[in-house]
Amino acid sequence: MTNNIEQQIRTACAAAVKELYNADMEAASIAVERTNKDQIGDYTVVVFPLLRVSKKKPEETANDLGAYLQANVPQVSGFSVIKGFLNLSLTDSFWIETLGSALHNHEYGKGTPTGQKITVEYCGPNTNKPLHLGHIRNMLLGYSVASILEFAGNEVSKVNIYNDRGIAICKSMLAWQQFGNGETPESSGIKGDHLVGKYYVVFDKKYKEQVEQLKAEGLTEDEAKKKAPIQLEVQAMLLKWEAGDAETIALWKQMNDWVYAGFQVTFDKMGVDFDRDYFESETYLLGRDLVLEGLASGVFFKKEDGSIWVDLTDKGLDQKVLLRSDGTSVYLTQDLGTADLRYDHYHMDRNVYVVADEQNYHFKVLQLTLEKLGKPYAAGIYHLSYGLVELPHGRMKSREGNVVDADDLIREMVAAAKAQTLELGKLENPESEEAEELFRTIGMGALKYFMLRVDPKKKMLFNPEESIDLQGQTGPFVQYSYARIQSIKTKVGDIKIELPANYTLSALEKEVLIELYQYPAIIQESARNFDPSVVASYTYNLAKTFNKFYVDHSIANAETPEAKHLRLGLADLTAKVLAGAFKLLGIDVPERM
RNA sequence: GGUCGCGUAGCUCAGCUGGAUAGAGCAUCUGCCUUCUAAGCAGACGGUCAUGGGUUCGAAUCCCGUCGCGAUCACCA
Repeated sequence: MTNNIEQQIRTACAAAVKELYNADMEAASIAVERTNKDQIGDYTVVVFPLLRVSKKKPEETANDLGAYLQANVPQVSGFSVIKGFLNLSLTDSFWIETLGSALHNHEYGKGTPTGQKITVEYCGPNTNKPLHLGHIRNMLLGYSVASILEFAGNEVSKVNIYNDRGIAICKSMLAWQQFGNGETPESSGIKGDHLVGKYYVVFDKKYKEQVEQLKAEGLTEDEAKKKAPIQLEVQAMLLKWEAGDAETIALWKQMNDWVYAGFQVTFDKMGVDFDRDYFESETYLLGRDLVLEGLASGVFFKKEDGSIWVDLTDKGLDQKVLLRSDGTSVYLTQDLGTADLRYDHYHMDRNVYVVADEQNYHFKVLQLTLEKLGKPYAAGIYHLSYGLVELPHGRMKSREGNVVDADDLIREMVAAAKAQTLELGKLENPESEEAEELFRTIGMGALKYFMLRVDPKKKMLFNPEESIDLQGQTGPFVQYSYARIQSIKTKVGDIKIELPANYTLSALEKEVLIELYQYPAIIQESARNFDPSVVASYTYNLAKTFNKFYVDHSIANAETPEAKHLRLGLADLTAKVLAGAFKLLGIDVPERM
């Protein structure tokens, strides 16, 4: 299934135009698409664009072209013309050969090496609180986009960036120091990231109390916010951190280590991983050096107060600060440093950032600023900008307390999968470790598919109360289709599939074949657009098509040995493609369910 | 206000590099388990593709305007 029949048809059409009408037409400009399912045929050529050169009516043109293709393209067995649409039928032997070669290919769908090196940065958590629903979408997108890019033929590295410094983590540190009584993950049994998050909330609570107190004493809101004792203390702590105060650094390290241990548990449950970690505490100084270099070379400029800026007004953007007047770094400074360090590490052609679309402006600025610095990798930056996950009551914002915790959600999904599975009552040993594994597979499959099936750039709605369906267009639907095929295979036993040389395909058999044939193109499309939803939709379509075939045709007890072998081959390839595609989405498939 | 994005069935989403009567799932209703797993299959119901114009043989898809929703325009990250 490597040489693409659609491409062959296009090329032949171009040749036909040359021969029949003595005109030149680019093969790529000819519209070849799959025939509508209520028409006879496999592929359709839209002939309207050719009328300009044929100077004939649509039907005549289509007939000319159809006759030419039938005579010159061996795979074309016949054609029919409806209005300006030329519907081509391909020979059954073409489809069967195509199935045979795909079955022999152990990595069917894998792209040829592109030589491109790509880094994918995703997750990017702050180290002052646990992961939430937004991180889940981010992690799923990042992990699957990386997998898809790699399968499409690129050399891919996954990286994470920890926002491990700044005022936020100091808030947790301070609150723990003052109110924690030495509580640790071990002493409390609380997961490290949740423990640190707990003190972040404590800080906020105390801060608000103090502000109210000061307001009661007659201060204005703004004054109260500035003068709250705990606020002054946290600012002092940040300065001590920046100055490298040993005690502060030790506390910072301890609390961050708790968070990393906690995150790792969540990463494992999510099934995501990283080839390398970056820490802003290690890159913000590199960024500062870059800014100073830029200032020295005249790319940036300094204002009277000492702050350093980049002027992007020539690009339709604003002036942006790169270093504060006190010489400290801003968000952008760190990202400059991280980008530069990453290029040292990888020399990548593309640097993909999986970050929510609220930061579109930031990434434009980052890219243009690196461009101004003359960095060769600036052009390779791609911001995979995804929409926020909204809850029924509106947008998710942690400071409004309307947060869905990642660990909670994972637990609930697995519990929902368990309840549903037990209700169906198909399990032999509901208490076994194998059963628990199955609940995890189904629950995570439902969650991951739910989030990956929508176009990344669109915001999406998540309704935790209604939970997530396990029927219909869902992960478990695809998993179930896979499990049924595995069941047939164990029933039939280990027989060598020999595809028949002469066989007349049924309509449903052919539908499955055509669907399977799309897979390599789907991978390329998904990679080109950095869009896992392309693969997700495809798996559903394939499973759906296969299920139709499955209920209508007997496989193990097929009417003839030829039919049995062909259908086993079809089932086998379908299972391989479903499992392979799901792997790219980070979703497991169960052998039984 | 400037910039960017979005608006398709009651709900959640496909389709958007222009092509045939706009597709799924959920929900509601109706059938199908003595033959490979019914987490399935078949069917019914449901749409002025926000709106007005334009380009085209042809527009949900491209262009312009309008309305609605969101993000962003911090010496926050």
